[in-house]
Amino acid sequence: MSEHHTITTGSSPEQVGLALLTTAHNIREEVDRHMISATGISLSRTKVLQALAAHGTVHQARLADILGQAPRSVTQAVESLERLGLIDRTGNAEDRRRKTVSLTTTGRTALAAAERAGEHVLRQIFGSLAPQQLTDLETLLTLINPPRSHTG
Amino acid sequence: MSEHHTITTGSSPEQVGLALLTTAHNIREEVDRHMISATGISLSRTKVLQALAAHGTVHQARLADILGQAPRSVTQAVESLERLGLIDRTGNAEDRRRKTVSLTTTGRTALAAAERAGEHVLRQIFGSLAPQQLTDLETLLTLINPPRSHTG
DNA sequence: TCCTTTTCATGAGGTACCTCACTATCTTGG
DNA sequence: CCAAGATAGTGAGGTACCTCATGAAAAGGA
Repeated sequence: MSEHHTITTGSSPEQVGLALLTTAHNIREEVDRHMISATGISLSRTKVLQALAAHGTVHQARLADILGQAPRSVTQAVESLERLGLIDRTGNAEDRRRKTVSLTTTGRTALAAAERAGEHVLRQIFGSLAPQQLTDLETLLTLINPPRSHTG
Repeated sequence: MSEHHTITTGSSPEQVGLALLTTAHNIREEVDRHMISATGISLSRTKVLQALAAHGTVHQARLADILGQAPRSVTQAVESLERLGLIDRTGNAEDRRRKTVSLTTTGRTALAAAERAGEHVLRQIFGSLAPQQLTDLETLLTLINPPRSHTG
């Protein structure tokens, strides 16, 4: 490995790729753990609540589209959140196939708490990066993950 | 957004953190999909095979330690890989609580194929980055993910 | 209008992880 | 030697996703 010109035989795309997956997995676990211990709500469920906060009252198929998940998965998520009293689910008079989902007041409060918990962890982890490093990382991520606008 | 000094109000640690999680999730899905369609083996299972390739014959608790997973999860993984004929599992005479696990020849071949498939995808994704960008990304990842040497 | 197609939610069952409880076995301090 | 105590694997059951099949309702086309 000569190191005088062109440099860097040190990290193959494969190695860096796997490192990214591992690091992200560890971070996700940490965020999830903290959110659950602080509020009882996981990152996954928080994302559902966020979608509802952002899009208002929607039916499940729409929610599946927003979340990029299978309709079946949304049914399950919505069931669990309903059991917790964080969302309301009612039939739809105009289209009786649909079920209309919306945040409850409790849900809105829980969402705020969960977001705070998650953001706290992310600030702890990413706060060590300088502003320039943050934007560098963001740029690299967009290069890797072409922001595929959702199919619809 | 003034851009003359100190720059960057554009990306908070939270935003970049979430972007990282999302991107990694998408990449993982893509790698997994390709590995499964090419070889029938998922990334998860491939990691088990890799651990066995790297550490030779071990018992399950050791494998759990290597993989950083719960012993229960390793039991399941090992069961499925045994059903596929990719690993052997035998009792241990010295310690009859233990079950000794090792790669079969088929397993070794399957591992090579799966690794090839996975690496192909990662090269496609990360190949667009310049060498300098790759090392930058790697550096940023190590800043974020303190390389916690496994507890043992 | 009736008939096919599409859409919406969900049952059934699968993957990959987890925890907790339990048995079998090994190790060690009296 | 033998009763704790630690360790190895697994049953039971949970979370968060998935696919595929199904029933109910809406939308369109002839």
